[in-house]
Amino acid sequence: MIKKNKTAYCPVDYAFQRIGGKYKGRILWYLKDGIMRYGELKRIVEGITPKMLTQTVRELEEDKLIIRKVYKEVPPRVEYRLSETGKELIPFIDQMRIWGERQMAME
Amino acid sequence: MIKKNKTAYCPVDYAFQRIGGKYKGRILWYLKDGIMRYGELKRIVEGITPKMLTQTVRELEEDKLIIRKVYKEVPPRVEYRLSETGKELIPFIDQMRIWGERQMAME
DNA sequence: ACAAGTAGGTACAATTTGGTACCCTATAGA
DNA sequence: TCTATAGGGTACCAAATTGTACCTACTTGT
Repeated sequence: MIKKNKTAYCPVDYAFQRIGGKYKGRILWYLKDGIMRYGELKRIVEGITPKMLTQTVRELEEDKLIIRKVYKEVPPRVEYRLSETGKELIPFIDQMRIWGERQMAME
Repeated sequence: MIKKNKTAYCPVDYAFQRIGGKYKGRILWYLKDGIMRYGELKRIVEGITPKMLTQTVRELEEDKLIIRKVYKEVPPRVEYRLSETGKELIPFIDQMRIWGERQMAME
């Protein structure tokens, strides 16, 4: 991910810092329909390694875009869902998806 | 910039690959109102070095998000503007900006 | 004569990001 | 007993990205 500049003066910069990174957009997108467990995300986000998934969801949690809920069970269960702030991003990501689809079709 | 994966199966991924990177969002945003010259961009995109500006605009040009026009004059003159494809991204970036502003205000 | 404004280019170094391999706990099932 | 599954952690390494410093050519202004 792009290094967080705590004094980002530009809101465009600020926003891109929070959803930049190789997997963040996809993770947010896949969470749009509700709650997902760690293993589900790992299966659906193609190519992601456990390390990167953990790292990425932790960053999203720190930025308060998702909520991470740990159940103290064995075997462990951890659920992820969008926060209210995170949900606000979904329409934009949807626009990006539509744009991306059109571009991909044009190639 | 995130490495381009030519076989990006996911349109969300595809889109983020094209506007990821430390300065791309801001450059596109600053070009929304029309044509800008290299030097103008350098002044307005705070913190960017000449090398990164050149590199970034070339990548945006390759991805057909901006159009680069060189005038064979001395001193040199190079103008940048959004392509039609690039213009389509502006509403999205604008929403990101609004979201970013709100978040920044909440901190 | 010399600096500044143009729009860069290049080599190298530093930083950031991502990947590999291996480790953990505890339980259910064969 | 051995394996699989859950959701990770950690050390080390490789790759990608960004930054630093210095260079180019040509013209106008002082």
